[in-house]
Amino acid sequence: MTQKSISDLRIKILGALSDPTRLELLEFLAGGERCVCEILPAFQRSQSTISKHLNILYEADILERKIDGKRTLYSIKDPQVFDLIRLVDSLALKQISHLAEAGRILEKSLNRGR
Amino acid sequence: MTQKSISDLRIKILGALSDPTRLELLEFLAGGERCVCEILPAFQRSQSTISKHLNILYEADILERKIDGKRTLYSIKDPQVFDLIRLVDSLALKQISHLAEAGRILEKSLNRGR
DNA sequence: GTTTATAATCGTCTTATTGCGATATGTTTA
DNA sequence: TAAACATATCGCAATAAGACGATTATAAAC
Repeated sequence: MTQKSISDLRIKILGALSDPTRLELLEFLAGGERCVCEILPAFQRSQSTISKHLNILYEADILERKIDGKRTLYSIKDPQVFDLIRLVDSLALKQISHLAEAGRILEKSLNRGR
Repeated sequence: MTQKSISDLRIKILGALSDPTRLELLEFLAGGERCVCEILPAFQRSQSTISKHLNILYEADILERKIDGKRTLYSIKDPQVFDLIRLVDSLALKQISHLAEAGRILEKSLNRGR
């Protein structure tokens, strides 16, 4: 049963991270705890959309939520999530550099041909 | 433009990983290169479904594909993807252990109450 | 206590994802 | 060249995800 939950949690975490708006939210919150009223102006999305995205990150235990009067403050729960994102970037960068390398090789062979 | 592609790639990679069947496929392929005919019997999914999942992982540059006669061989392109998965597990485990801890505390206070 | 501010939730629409059977493609074997 | 095999792709149904405006809930200010 724990076996099942951990695999569910993995999917929940990965699913929460596989959306561009949510990754931007995390980057924004890398600067520290922010209330929704500070987050909203930084994003070109409706209030309801941002609220839903924040909740998805919260449900995945990636964000922490603290209610302060009429505000709600969100913050990164575990900064290790940035290690994860950096690892993804590292994988993505390798792909791009392979492409770039392939591009250079192709270009070279084209130049040789003319 | 590279800025845009890298963020697209991140999402593509994370999206490819956020599916239980595909994570299982990766774990299966951790044992090394396998042809589809070896993969199929290990999964309770139709051939077309597995083929599509494999293609999603391939498109995300997570798997490598090699055609060998009438077989197609798939393998892990970059084992760093397992570091990524292990990091996700680490985050998920922390959540579960927090829950377990909360459970113990709750249990204790219940026992004290009777 | 009525108004204002902040954020969550609801209902709906649109689009994407997953899964499957059926079909197509390409390769080997007979 | 036909039959058998291995895999990819197509087309469709069911479900999930994303976006948004409207509504609701709660706290603060007046």
